[in-house]
Amino acid sequence: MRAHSLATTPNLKCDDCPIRHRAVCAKCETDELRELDALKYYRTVPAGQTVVWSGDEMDFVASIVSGIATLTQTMEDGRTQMVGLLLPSDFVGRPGRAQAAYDVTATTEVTLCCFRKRPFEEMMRRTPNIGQRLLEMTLDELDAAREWMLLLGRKTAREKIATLLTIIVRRDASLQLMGRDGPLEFDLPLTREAMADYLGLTLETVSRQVSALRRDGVIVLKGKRHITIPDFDRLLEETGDDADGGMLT
Amino acid sequence: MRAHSLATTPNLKCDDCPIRHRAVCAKCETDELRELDALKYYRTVPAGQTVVWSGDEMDFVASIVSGIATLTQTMEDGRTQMVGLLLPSDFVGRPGRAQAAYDVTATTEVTLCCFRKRPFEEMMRRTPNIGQRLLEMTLDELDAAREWMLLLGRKTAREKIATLLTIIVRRDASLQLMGRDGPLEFDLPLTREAMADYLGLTLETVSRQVSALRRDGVIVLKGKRHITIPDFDRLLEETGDDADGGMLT
DNA sequence: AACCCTATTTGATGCGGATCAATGTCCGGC
DNA sequence: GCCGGACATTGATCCGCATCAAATAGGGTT
Repeated sequence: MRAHSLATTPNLKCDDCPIRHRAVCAKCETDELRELDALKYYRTVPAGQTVVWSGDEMDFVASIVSGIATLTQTMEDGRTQMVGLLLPSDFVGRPGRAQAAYDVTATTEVTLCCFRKRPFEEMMRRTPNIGQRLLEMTLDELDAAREWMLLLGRKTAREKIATLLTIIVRRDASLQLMGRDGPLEFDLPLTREAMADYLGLTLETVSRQVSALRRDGVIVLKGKRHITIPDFDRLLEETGDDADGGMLT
Repeated sequence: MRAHSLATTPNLKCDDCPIRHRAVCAKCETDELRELDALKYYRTVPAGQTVVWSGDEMDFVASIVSGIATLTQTMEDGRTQMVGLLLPSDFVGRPGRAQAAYDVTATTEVTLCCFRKRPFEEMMRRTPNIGQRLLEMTLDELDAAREWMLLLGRKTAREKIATLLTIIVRRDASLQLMGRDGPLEFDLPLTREAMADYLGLTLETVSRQVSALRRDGVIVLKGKRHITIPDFDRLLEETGDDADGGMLT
């Protein structure tokens, strides 16, 4: 199970917390929540647009409510590497830092639940719970980053693609409901280019390997984006990971 | 400046805190420190030995006092990727998790300042400061992991080596004192194989690229491990990073 | 100083993924 | 239904790094 988010958790059952970001309190500490409520504001960013540029002043922290965003780093000569994939409930920004360290880009239309940084930091100081939650989330992200490093450093192109698919499946909330045995069906939230940036490959190689997995019956494609995975275990075999999945969260 | 460590910070000037791990309190909250004192114990691990295996029960968290340790992940077929490089003052282990997620190996002889997990977690709950510090450190690690991802995904072998050297220079406390203009001199704390594991390369490629940098006068080698960098800016040019260094901490 | 063990260097060759270059396909607008 | 443009596929070739295979150099021991 993924840890609860700081400010929004989709699918969280909590009848007393009609506002999504109330998910912050699994235990419903209502005073703190009222305070968070007062601070928050929403912001919607159209698909393809950059939310913040690396190096920009960033006077807020935020939680993804809906849509998908990415963190990317760019080298002088234009080479880019995605370093974070943000799905609903993920946290953006760093308390205690003024400037954004990465480009944040909306892959689909994204809605953010924002908190101005100063008041948020103040509140963090007064409410240890928030810091605790944030620590948990950050540790989860660090683990994900380290899995990602193994992928970037040591996996073949085919293994990279297979691994990315399992990551998407595992993190897509709408798929958590389906059992693992039947076929899984979903739309890829990323273009081939974004997949390439994620995986440290070129988009041509991504395309070729996706085609290869299709030829081999590991996945079924309908159109460019819609994917069916007839047998999840078969896909897992392609990742190079241990059979038990290695995913810790 | 690197954030202060949780439990040990070399070179920290604090006359009231003779015990290194007292560095936890930049502000010297002595009550908390007395409690930490009571919990801590030291453990020394000889060079080359594994501290914890991935998947093992891990009933402590710790702070590196001296020496160098690594976190590595291994795939079924034996491919390995280093995912963390732990220098003095770095934190090991994850509060709230029973099993180690990675192999922790002592590269040199390592001394750890350990805290049994249960009491430490309890204390964390009572002392928000500790959680705050831990959050800061974790965020720093996450940033480092993301730089590392760019390296693994997009840099050439030569750029990887140059980048590793700058990272070692920047993190080696004993080098922080020297100015950036004169030649820097130090011993590599890693074997060629460990460097390869860090960089997602083979040891042969590491060796070749080190030789190439030597041929080109970017570095000077005395023996196998001792390195002199006559011109740090020249080395920086080889990393592919922005001129300003990109390092945020 | 001779010896041994391991880390490292260097060489020869092959392959996986990058690069360059068309071609094909989907989708929205008119 | 036709068209335009972005996204995606496929093909041909090249190059950087991996792989396999010796040779060499340090560093510690006797």
